[in-house]
Amino acid sequence: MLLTTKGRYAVMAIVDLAQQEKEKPIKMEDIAKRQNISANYLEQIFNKLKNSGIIISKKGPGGGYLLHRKSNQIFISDVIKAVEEPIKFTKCDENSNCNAAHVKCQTHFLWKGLENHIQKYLGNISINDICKGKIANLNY
Amino acid sequence: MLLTTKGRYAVMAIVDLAQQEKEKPIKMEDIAKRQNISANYLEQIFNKLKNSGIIISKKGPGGGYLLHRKSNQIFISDVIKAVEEPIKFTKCDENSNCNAAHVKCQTHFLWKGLENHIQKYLGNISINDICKGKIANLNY
DNA sequence: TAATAGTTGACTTATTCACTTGGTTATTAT
DNA sequence: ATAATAACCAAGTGAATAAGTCAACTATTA
Repeated sequence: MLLTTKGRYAVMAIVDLAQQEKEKPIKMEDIAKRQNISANYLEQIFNKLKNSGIIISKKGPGGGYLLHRKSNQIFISDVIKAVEEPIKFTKCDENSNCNAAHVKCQTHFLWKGLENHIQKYLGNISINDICKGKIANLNY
Repeated sequence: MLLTTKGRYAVMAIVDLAQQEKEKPIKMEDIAKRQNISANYLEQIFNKLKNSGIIISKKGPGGGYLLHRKSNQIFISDVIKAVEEPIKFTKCDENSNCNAAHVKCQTHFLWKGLENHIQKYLGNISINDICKGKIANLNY
């Protein structure tokens, strides 16, 4: 699957985080409240974001999360990649094949192309772009 | 969800259909066999494709399915749209809103933009393009 | 040392996917 | 007529995944 709530929540949370005061850590619970996301669920998401080096954490009172890079250096594709299972549009991957004839299906390259296309799109939009509302007027 | 087996099977089946003899109807069962898809499942898919006017059917012996338009007039987005549930990337649609503040989330336009982007991509590739292997070398 | 806030793993529930079952209806050939 | 063919239709099922919950632990600070 391409995009579940996990991916969407992750982007929402990172955008939220980027917009808070930069110096001091932000509590996950506050973000969850503002973005209307289950705090327990967001916990798991932040864990993955941390493992991917997108955010850093600080424990204890006054602790919370901080962006690890500047918001214009974090791209949507980074965030999605960190929390979603790898996109898999086809049965046939690099090694295996699709059908009884043991041949890659004719549509194989279509899906691969779509994958690349989406990747390219999301790799060009930064968290900062969202904060500044840059895409708001481009489409829709 | 954007793309399930339904969408992929639909495209595979239509490509298959496009490659068979144009004049006489093709049995769904044959397509299912060639493409290694459950015939019963493909039935449902063909039903939707028919309702969307992409294929036409003929009952009885010698019956089967035919493309309703020429293969270069059928685009991947048409096929996907016919069989998949509408893509829903956001909680907040045209009318409703996302969060407690009753405001569209900041990421709203990101997902809408992604939708448009995918739509545009798939709307530019025809079934005929697949048959001719046109995208094979473009990406990947 | 008590409160805070992140860390971790397991568990539950709801939904969706992918497929199956069991028929009915229309058309054609005999 | 009727038997065979192949599309048409509705409902149900099992497995997988998504989404969310719970409980216990660890590090940090006031």
